Formats: sequence, C-alpha cells, structure tokens
Amino acid sequence: MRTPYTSGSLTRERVLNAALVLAERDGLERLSMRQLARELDVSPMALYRHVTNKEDLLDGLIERLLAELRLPDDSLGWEQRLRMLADELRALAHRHPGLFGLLLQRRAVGAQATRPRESVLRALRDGGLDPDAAARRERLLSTVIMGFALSEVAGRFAGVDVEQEFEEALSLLAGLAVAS
Amino acid sequence: MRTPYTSGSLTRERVLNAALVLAERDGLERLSMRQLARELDVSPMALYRHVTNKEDLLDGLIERLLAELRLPDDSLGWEQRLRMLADELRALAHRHPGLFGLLLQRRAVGAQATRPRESVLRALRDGGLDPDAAARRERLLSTVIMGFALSEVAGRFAGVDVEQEFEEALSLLAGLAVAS
DNA sequence: ACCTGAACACCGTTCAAGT
DNA sequence: ACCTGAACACCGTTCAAGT
Repeated sequence: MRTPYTSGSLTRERVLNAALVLAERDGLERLSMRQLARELDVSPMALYRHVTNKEDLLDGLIERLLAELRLPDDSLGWEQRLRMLADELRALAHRHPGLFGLLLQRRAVGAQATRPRESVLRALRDGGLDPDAAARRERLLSTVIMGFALSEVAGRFAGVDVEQEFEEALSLLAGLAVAS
Repeated sequence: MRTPYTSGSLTRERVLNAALVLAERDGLERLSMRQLARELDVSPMALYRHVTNKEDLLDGLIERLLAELRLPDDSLGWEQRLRMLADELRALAHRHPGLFGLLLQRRAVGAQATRPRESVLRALRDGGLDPDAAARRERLLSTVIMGFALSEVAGRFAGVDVEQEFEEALSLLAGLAVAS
C-alpha cells in the first residue's frame, strides 16, 4: 500500500480499510463511528459522506471480507471445489478473527455475498443434487463451516487439535454433501 | 406469575426476568442497564447490587435460557435422546427468538451450560463413541443445531419449508452422529 | 443495608454553519 | 463540494452521599 489510510481525501474504501484495521486491532466492540473518525483524523460527521450510517459501515465490512474469498475454478471436481471453499472460509476467519463473526451475525446481502454461494450451489448441482436440494444443502454446509470457523477463532476449541477436528468434520460433511 | 417484576424488592431473579422481557419485546440491542432500570422503576445503580456489570447480566440471561431446556431421560435410546435435545433447542429458539443468538455469541460458562452438554456426551458414548470422539462430535452437533436454529429465527430461511429443512438436516446428522 | 444523584467518559446521528 | 461544531438523546460505570 503506497498511501496509508490516514492521508489523502476520504473515500469509502479508505473508511472501510480503517474500520477493518481498527476492528481487528481493538476488537469489533470498539469499532465506533467516533473512534473511526479519530483514527482518520477527521470529524465523525465526515464519515457520513461515505457511509449512510453504522449499519452500512458493517455491511461494507462484510462485503470487503467476502471479496477476499478466492473461488475455485469450475473446471475442478465438485468435491475438490467444496473442499477449497471450506479451506478458504477457514483461512478468512484466521486472517480476520475479530471480524469473522460479522458474517454469522448479520445476513450478507451485497453483491459479494452471492459469489461464494453460487459457487457452492454449482458444485452441489454438479454432484447430482437438484436445484432445490442444492439450496438446502448449501445453507446447511455454510452454517456448519462458518460455525466451525467462528468457534475456532473464538477459542471455543481451546486445547483441542483443531486441524484434526476440522478434517474429521469435513470428512463427515463430505459423505453428507450429496447423500440422498 | 403472582408478582409482576416491577413490584417488591429487587432480586437478581427479578432483574433477569425484566431483562428477558425487555430484550424479547424491544430486541437485544435495546437491552441497556439504563432502560432496564427504567423498566424496574429504579435507578440504574440499583441493578449493580444484583449484577456485577452488563456482561454478568448477559451471562445470567444465558443461564436462564439454558435452564429452560428439558433434558431427555437417560433410559431412552441414545438416538431418541439426541433427537429430543435437538427439538428442545429449536423450541427454545422459537420461545426466545430475540435472545437465542446470545448462546452462539458468547460462550456459555455457567452451571446450566454443562447440563445439556453432558446429556449429549452420554448419548454419543452410548452410541459407541469413545470419550474423545464424543467430545468432538458434540461440538460439531451443537454448532450445527444451534446454527440452524439461529438461522431459522433470524429469518435466514425466509420462504423455505423450515420443517422439511430441519428434518432433512437431522436425518443427515443422524447418520453422521456415530459414523466412524 | 439498600438505593440515589451527580458525574465521567463515552455512543450514533442531525442540523446549521463554515470554507 | 466537502467538512466541522454544537447539540440531542443516549450508553456503562464510579463514587460519594442519602435514608
């Protein structure tokens, strides 16, 4: 990054970047409009040019997080694609432990949210599920994987071999993914 | 209830009851110490006699919620017990849609939290799992069931046949519960 | 023993005003 | 066009004081 988020004119991107840094550094509960403004050396109201309110700020952060997900190429086998997506989600949780909970707390509505979902749906349909069943299975899988990842970064697996646990959960889910 | 929560002397129980009513009526985000005090016709500081701080209030609410869970009798078959526990958790989510999210948000630490967990562990061990595997499986199952219940009350399944979805998820989990 | 008032250091957001 | 200051209606919590 050439320009730190504290120089130049304010943009939505700079506001979101600063919010991400602040939330990751001090915790999500410390992310306030006023603290964020201080971080950017600007009055609190200046933020409202780029974000309609705090809700919008949080939605923007979710979009930013989801945009980081690398999606598997559709030419790969569907099982491999699901596995890659699970790993990507878990890696995202590790990269942003303080923010990942947002994804489970608030429903993702923006454009970025549909990208990974569509990728999972394609994989499940390639695995032989009809569209309806695939939609149901997608919700179940994403709930499990995100719940697992969140539990992990929230320290709920303290003192456990997380890798083994994840592998075990995945191998169970693998059988589950397309079983009638 | 003979005595509404606004009469008589303040107790921890009355504070928690009022907090539950308030959170369920106006939403968890509106549950504040000050609003709660207003509800109880008392100064905000009076609450601090019965609750060390807001964290403690929220932990108390979690304990209250978990205490409502009816646990299956251990003489029943282990599969039936798991099924009953899943139904109970889902029913709890329906009874307290505004508060249920607390259970996933903060780690349950109190005495009531171990009751359902122990019940699940006994069922899984009766199903043939060794203690270690049972512990892992318990975390996976509770994550899935609570994630499902939360998604449901949070409206993430809007426009879907939730009953069918739950049955399908459970039947998948059933195979999953003790498969090697 | 139990409760209160005033105070401190915060919030999100609106609105009129400044450049 | 973009930002600010002052203001409003809130927070959680401490501390000294009241009964």
